[in-house]
Amino acid sequence: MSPRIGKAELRKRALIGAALGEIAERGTLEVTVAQIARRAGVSSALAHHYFGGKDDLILATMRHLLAEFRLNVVGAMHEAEGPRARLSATIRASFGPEQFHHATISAWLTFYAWALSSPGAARLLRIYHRRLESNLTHALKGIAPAAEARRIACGLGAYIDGVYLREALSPTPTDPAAAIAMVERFATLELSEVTP
Amino acid sequence: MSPRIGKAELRKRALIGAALGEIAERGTLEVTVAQIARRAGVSSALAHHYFGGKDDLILATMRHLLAEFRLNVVGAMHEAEGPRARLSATIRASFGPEQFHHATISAWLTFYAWALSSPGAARLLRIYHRRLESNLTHALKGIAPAAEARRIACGLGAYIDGVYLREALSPTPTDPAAAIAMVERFATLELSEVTP
DNA sequence: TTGTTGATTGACTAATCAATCAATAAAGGT
DNA sequence: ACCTTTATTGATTGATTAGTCAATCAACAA
Repeated sequence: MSPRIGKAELRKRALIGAALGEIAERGTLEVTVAQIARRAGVSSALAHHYFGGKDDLILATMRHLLAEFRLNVVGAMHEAEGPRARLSATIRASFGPEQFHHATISAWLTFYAWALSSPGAARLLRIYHRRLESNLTHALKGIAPAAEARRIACGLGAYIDGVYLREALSPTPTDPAAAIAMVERFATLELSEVTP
Repeated sequence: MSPRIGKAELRKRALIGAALGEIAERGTLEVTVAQIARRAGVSSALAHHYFGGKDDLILATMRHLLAEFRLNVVGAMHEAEGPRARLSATIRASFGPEQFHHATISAWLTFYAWALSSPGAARLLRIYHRRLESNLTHALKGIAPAAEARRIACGLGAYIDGVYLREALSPTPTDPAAAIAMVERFATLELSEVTP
């Protein structure tokens, strides 16, 4: 039984994982290719061989996080019946254990900041924002008028980001359930006004 | 009439302003001391002379932003009568024109990210967080039970940060009034439940 | 076996940049 | 005028680091 995935794919995954680890651990994108490569157990030249440059490696790391998040969402969506449940599923997915732990949150924050100076990073984050907001809006349209749905989705998106931001800088880790409860409460309050 | 402020203070202010400008314009803390010094019209050696090192200069820039924000808050607080007005004043101050424009918001985001790796920056942000939350909680305690006040203040703080974060990455600038309306609505919704 | 392709590396390069320092200029007091 | 202190700079250094390249090494097909 030979490995189903090629050696190249294996190495790329290891490098992406190592990049994520270094970035989260050091809390900055100012990590050297050599550090990442060492953590992945290869030479820095190999990282360049597979990814071209440091920026490409970091972009690939962002894409990986994004894909993971997407998986989380579709998984949660699958078992959701009705618009309100789909709304809750989207919120719950945003705080899934895969995303909402310190290392990942730190990485997200560094990526957000990077987006200010990297068009590629900005593009990826815009895609993520659009997707999240689209999910929220779609679910909300089943409960509230379209205009209200869009407004509430915008607020929820900002709130989710805000909770992440606070968590990134908080010395004591927050329980994901508490974060979910905060956002759920906001959604319920907003909806109680538009669906009497 | 000789200048009331010494030459040293003048130069420091120029350097801090230049640092803020460079950081906001480039969207990153990876600006060179030489770039900052050139923008301030002095040599890079002088920046070191006055601030010691690059990190100290950037920390001073953060402190400057923080102090400006504080001024904004006390100013808005001064003309506020009663707890609900104080709550609104705090929110309004958070989105004052001095704070809520693109350059400043970009700088904030880079500082937030820096706090992940710089204890000094983390300390400053914690002070800012505590101050904001304390202001919010204090005002809210005049309207809601203490426990609820703390919970709502926590949510408001996160929401304000989230709105900032969205604005930092948004290609189109948001109207401060719209941001204030979003947060005000959040506060009103929360309060409508605890004060029947 | 042998040749081809891809994997992998150590060594090197070129660029960047924070920080230092010795030297000069300006200011201000006596 | 003289001396002390402070302001200011150009030149330099030492460290770091992304990216390159030619040289091995491993896999594997013919």
